[in-house]
Amino acid sequence: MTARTPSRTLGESVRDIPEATVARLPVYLRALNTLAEAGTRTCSSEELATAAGVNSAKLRKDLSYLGSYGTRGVGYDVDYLRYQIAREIGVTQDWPVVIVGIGNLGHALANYSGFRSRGFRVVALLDADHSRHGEVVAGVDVRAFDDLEEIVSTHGVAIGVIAAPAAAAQDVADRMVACGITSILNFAPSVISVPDGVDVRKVDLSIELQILAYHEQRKAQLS
Amino acid sequence: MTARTPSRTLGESVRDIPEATVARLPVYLRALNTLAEAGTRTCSSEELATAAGVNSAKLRKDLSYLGSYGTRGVGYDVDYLRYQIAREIGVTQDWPVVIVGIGNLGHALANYSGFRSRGFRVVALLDADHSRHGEVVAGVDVRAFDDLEEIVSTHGVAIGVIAAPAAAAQDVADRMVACGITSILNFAPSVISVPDGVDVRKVDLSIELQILAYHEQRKAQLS
DNA sequence: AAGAGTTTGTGAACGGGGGCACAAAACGAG
DNA sequence: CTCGTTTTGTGCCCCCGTTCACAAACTCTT
Repeated sequence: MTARTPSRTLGESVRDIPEATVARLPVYLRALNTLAEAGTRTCSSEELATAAGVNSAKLRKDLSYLGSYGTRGVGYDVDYLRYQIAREIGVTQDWPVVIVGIGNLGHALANYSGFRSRGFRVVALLDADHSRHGEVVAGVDVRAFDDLEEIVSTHGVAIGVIAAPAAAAQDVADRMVACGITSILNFAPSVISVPDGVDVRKVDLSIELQILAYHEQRKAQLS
Repeated sequence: MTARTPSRTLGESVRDIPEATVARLPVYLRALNTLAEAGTRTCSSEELATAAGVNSAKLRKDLSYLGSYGTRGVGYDVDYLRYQIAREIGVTQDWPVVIVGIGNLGHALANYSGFRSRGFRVVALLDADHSRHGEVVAGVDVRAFDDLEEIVSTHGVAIGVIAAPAAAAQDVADRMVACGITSILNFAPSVISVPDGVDVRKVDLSIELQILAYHEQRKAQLS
């Protein structure tokens, strides 16, 4: 669902992990965290797979892309594997993030505790609406959209979140890219285009519901 | 990403559309709406594909699963195609929806205009917190979680949205299923298990960011 | 030390989806 | 009516991802 594959230029010494696997690693990480909190020291691929809601063969193959971190006949060491996955997807570091658009969704995102606990730190909330500047939401300063460049360079921001209306999304994205942001999470219901080398992921709430509606309708037709 | 393929029992007279195509139909629909608003009466697969951010061959193949709604040498009639897609995914009907969990996310969802405009009507916001019952958020009554069954049967709700904390998610899902809900959109960061015949889709905000972080980290490693 | 029992890691087969490229169909000009 | 132009619908091939099934590796018991 990522807009483009990262334009690998040269070198290519880095092991590359299939996109589908990358998307599941965070799920495994969460399952491992839950197991660790419950005091589990070791787990089999079967247990972890169940906790993550996937097939155990798939889990093992996924993990095998990272290396051989399990022990045959025994299973995986929860803490060790947890660390390895976290390191691989980069959540051991600190990722400064800016959110643009302080509507209901922007609010919800700023307040979302799941970000902070995974190494994402919201450094600013930007909005075009001047009347809200200076406000503090969830401990984060609301700033002018024009401050984007300064904020990005000051904090070394690489990831931007678009929670603005669809009409503004492309503009916001262009500005982000111009400031040096190279990864964008887009919640606006519109297609945005970006140059090569910039990753875009899109989350569309109403599309998810429409997909459910399609299947729901089919279920109804069968009877 | 849907948890299970709908357990087709017998009959099977209904054309079945690949899952990947179903996920893109709402995107096409939105692009068509935009074109219609701009006064466009007809469009080629190339134009529509660009607007939707996909390859034109893929677009044509996707549309061909619905039937032959285009005219060779001319293109597609915007209004006609719009209606056909809307009918196929079921957004010409009215879909009553309940949202459970009235935190920041529940608020944002209740206020989201994109639902209403696509045939989804939020009939109730449920929360375990008694102090909030009777409140009205975005024109929707906040009710007790125990009212779920009554609300579902009164309004004929088939789709439920979970915006509750992870710890409560499985419980909420079980109750939903018990009340007859057969499609669930889960925003809680946890794996929920449901019986066959119930569709679950999952949206996890922090997972999307983690996937971006992985690619961001790799970009950094190349230099 | 050897055999029975577990569990990982992976080769191989399979299925779905993406994209190219072309035939079929419609339209317009002359 | 015929020819050239445009654009759809789709057959074909390829690649990615999923799953099965098994050999390799480790533990434990006797």
